[in-house]
Amino acid sequence: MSTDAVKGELYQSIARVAQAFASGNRLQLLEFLAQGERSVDQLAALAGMTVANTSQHLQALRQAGLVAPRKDGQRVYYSVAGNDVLALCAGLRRVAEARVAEVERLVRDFIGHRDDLEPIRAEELLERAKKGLITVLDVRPPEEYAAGHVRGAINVPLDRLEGYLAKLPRKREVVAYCRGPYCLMSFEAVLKLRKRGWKARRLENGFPEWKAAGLPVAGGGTETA
Amino acid sequence: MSTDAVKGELYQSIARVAQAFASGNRLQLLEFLAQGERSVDQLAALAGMTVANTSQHLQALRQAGLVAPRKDGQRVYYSVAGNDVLALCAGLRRVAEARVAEVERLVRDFIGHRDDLEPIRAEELLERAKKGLITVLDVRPPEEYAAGHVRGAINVPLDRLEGYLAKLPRKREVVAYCRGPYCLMSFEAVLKLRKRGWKARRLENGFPEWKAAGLPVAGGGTETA
DNA sequence: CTAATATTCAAGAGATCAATTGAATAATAG
DNA sequence: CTATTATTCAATTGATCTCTTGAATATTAG
Repeated sequence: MSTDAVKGELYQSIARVAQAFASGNRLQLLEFLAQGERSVDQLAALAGMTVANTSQHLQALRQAGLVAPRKDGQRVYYSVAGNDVLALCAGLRRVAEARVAEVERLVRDFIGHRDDLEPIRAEELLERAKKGLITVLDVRPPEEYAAGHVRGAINVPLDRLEGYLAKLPRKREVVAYCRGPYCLMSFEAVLKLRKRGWKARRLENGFPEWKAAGLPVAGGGTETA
Repeated sequence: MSTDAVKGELYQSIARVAQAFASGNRLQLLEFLAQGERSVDQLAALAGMTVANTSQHLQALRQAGLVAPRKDGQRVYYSVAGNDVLALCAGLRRVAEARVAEVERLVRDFIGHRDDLEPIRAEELLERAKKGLITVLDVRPPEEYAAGHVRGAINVPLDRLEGYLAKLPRKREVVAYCRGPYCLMSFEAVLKLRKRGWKARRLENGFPEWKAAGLPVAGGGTETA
């Protein structure tokens, strides 16, 4: 076969991976999976899709090597194939926000001005956490925390924040994070904390992006550097 | 509008960007553009496509914000919209190679064992170049070198390598790079140099990946850090 | 074994995409 | 102004994608 023909095939095969990302529904599924493994019907319920349709989309993601199934009893649990996939998701979102005016507008409509609550960058959080200057709160549901979280973070789901305040040191600054840049839970947490007098900020992104960047993670069976 | 509906629209808009990557032909066009701006008919000739088809694909890329046109006389020159786009291309390729067996096989068929010529990583090259330990050769055509190159690299197109050998210091190690991971020119250059007694290696990726990583670039009008 | 549950498979309608063809537009050369 | 060149537009055909529907398969509970 000619060199050009092989190259053409190669690009076409790569394009098939891009194709797997080219559906809003599949991107949503990936976002849910980024919090930890999920069964097909869990995902269907979360995404508001039929089970059959969800299954088909998962097949598409699986064929592109983006997710992997694990069978347990009569259930099949899917999970993201690796950190490279999460990183690619994050990159795609970044390009879309930077290059497509409509995406930028939708994001602004959805979460208002993202910078209002002084987001802190991952590296900065890591550094200040090491020095013991901040308390890191994971405001997601316990199952998601259990499946993996920022090392050193305390799980205080949003609906239990009120009750936790007594235990929360007043002197140290609090940083809250949640599922990702389009999740509003950390916004709410920060607002609540500030109203009660704490110095509080948000992590700029959520747990999946932290993990994708190779930063220290705990839980979910695997403890990483 | 409900929160879920906005989120759905948001993901759909992001998916449209992914869709722009989901064509072998468009990926090839992006690779050519990664070397510098090109007119529509240049691209059509390079990719072996009709002009009309090339134009249409470029429209698709433009609508996704991935490339930008510049009109000059009766010609329209397209270029990649930014480094984030190059980085996303590289990320897509990395995931495809790592996750899809067929891609891995095609790459192996195409360039043999990529590690045979001891590729050097970008960071390492930068460090050793700073210390003056290596000579960096850009073996691409002069136009592409002119449009942008690794800072400090000398342009010696493959077909002029023979004639340049007299000027090439024998003591210092040589590192050659070209268009990207699927370009064979740097392989040929290294083989030729080794045959003549030089210590020579390849940069693991090409110029676009170097630029995408934000490493120092010269030429193309803009000198960057 | 039978019933219930979770998932996948298969077929079909409607939408979207890719490549071709031929024409339309825009800029330049003579 | 006319001819030429580069690019885009528009219409068409065949292919691919998405979602729905209903059935098939596999696993567990009783």
